[in-house]
Amino acid sequence: MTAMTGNELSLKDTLPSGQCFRFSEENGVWTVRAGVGENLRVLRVTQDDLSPIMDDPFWFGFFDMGTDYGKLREQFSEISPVMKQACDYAPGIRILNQDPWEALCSFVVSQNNNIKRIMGIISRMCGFYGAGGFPTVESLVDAREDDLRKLGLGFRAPYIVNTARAVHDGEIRLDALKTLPIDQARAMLMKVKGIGPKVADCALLFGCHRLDCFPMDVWMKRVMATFFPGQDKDIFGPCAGVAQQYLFHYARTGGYFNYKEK
DNA sequence: CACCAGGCAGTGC
DNA sequence: GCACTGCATGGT
Repeated sequence: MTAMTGNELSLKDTLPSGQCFRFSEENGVWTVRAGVGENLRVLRVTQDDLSPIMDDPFWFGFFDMGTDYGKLREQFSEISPVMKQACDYAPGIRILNQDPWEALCSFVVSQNNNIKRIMGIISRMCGFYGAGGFPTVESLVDAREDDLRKLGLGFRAPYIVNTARAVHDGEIRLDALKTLPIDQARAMLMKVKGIGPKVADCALLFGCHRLDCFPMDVWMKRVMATFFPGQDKDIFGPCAGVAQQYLFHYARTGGYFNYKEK
């Protein structure tokens, strides 16, 4: 028997795969920030020694180490040769367990935007509103649109305020998003002006661990049209969101659709 | 200059 | 229901 469990974690394939926006890497040392306001946590870790993750329940859960991704990849690989290729391309990808508010707010920022720029905007928001931690709901409820535009949010500025108010006023109940039937959870989010189906699915997948959500952004539209014409997310089963992440990363960085970003 | 980015709301049909 | 357009901003 080999030591390979099939349940590995690749930092370089997971962190820059467009699900989280507060990390950096220098000389092989990854720094990850997670959590809202006072709940900020900072991780420093290298691929050679993952004990800071494995020994800390918070980061263990954050990287979803309790789920067997090897088994999921086996199932996905049965679907089609391309799906298997996407799994083999970056097997160490995992779906992160982020804070629901951080994920929701981050993906409101993400719309019609690119990952590098999203990271810059969120970093500036954390500095301006969060003193380093991710801005709390309260700090954004009364945010001035003006200030948000100066941070680079553009037309998304009012959307952020709308979202913060909806959470503050109880129209969006973050705890309920984890357990509501998925259609109801999506509907609860999409009542807000500025949250559509794609942002809702990302918030639910990356912030509420709703693995059945299958966000359809420009990359996934290319993937489906090219590799799975005439089909939909149902072919990937109840954990379609995980398949989506393998495909997204494969499409973006695998060289099929002239990748340009950094 | 044009076109794009982990989209969405508004409008017209 | 679907197709089309404007939108802030920065990069190619």
